[in-house]
Amino acid sequence: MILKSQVEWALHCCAILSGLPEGRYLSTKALAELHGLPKEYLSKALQSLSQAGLVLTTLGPSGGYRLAKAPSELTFLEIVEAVEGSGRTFVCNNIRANNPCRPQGYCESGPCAIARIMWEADEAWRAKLRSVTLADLGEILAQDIPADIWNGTFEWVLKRAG
Amino acid sequence: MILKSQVEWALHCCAILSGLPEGRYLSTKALAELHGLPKEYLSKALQSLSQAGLVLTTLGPSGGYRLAKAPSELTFLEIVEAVEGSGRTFVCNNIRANNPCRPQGYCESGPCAIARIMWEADEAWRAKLRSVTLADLGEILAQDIPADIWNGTFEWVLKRAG
DNA sequence: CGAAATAAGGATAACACATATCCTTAATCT
DNA sequence: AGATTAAGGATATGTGTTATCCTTATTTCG
Ligand code: SF4
Ligand code: SF4
Repeated sequence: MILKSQVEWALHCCAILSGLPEGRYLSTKALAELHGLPKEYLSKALQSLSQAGLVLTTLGPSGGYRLAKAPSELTFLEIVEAVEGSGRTFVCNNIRANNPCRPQGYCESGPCAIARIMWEADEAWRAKLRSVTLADLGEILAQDIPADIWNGTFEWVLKRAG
Repeated sequence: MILKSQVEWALHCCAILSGLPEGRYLSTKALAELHGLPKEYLSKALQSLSQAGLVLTTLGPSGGYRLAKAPSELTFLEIVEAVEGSGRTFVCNNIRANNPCRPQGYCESGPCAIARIMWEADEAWRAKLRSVTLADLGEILAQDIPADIWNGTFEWVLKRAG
């Protein structure tokens, strides 16, 4: 059970976009080049973010993407679910219904304990991702990344932002 | 990102095995029939449990599986990881290494903030599954399931247990 | 001892999904 | 008008899950 690589791509792109000045846009081409990713396929991930309403777009030269909200209002969970979907990791195929011992026509009432416990684990995963915003990420990255690389990347981005 | 259906199968089988009297074994055939599952494929899930040391086996007629530990010592996490593997859901492809702005030969020190946050979410999921044992499940099931079905299934199992 | 039953595991096919590329369309900017 | 861009349809390609079949070694029982 592995997340799509598009999740990693989307998180990285959002991290870059969160450093973009108000009103500027960054194109798929620039984001793909910065991360060394196939432009056409990365485009699908960005389209997912767009459909989820997390980013705004403009067309034409100087077009591209920018965040639709403040970084402090954008959680990891929103980004992950935009790309990966919001379904549960444990799907119940109701195999208890095949039990030959149960009376004919007996109908189970709701999910059993196994499913409920697995879903609680899913919810713990979601809760953690919901608790971290892009602003939180930015603070940690600013401490982790050497200043010269951080500034160099920022310059590189601004030179290409429309 | 969806767990294998074998995870559901393994959990159901362990729930049944936890009700088995000391020293008795239940065969793949019986477990497959009870849950309405393909015997040969369910066998692969049981083999995973066996390889992980969670169940013990014997060969020959009256052979089959029983738990290797007390239900109170067997956690959901062990069962899930036996079947699904213990890898992380977020795999880092180190795409930051493709950043054209970083100096030549610059070597990142360890995983970045994005990966660490995603892995913390994984750990929250694991922590929840680690906190629930088969004994806990048994208590909840005993309350959820009508007594006649519970007893009928138990009889059915004992009739087939070696 | 011989026959039946069982776990273990190798080989292989069918299927679903992730990954990747290509192309068209409509909108926007210069 | 021409260049650039997001959006999205169509279509391969690869990978992992699901499923079946068959062989082997071991155990039980008549
Ligand atoms: S997990 Fe629970 S609800 Fe799902 S099939 Fe098993 S018994 Fe039914
Ligand atoms: S998640 Fe972090 S460690 Fe992984 S590729 Fe992205 S920057 Fe690198």
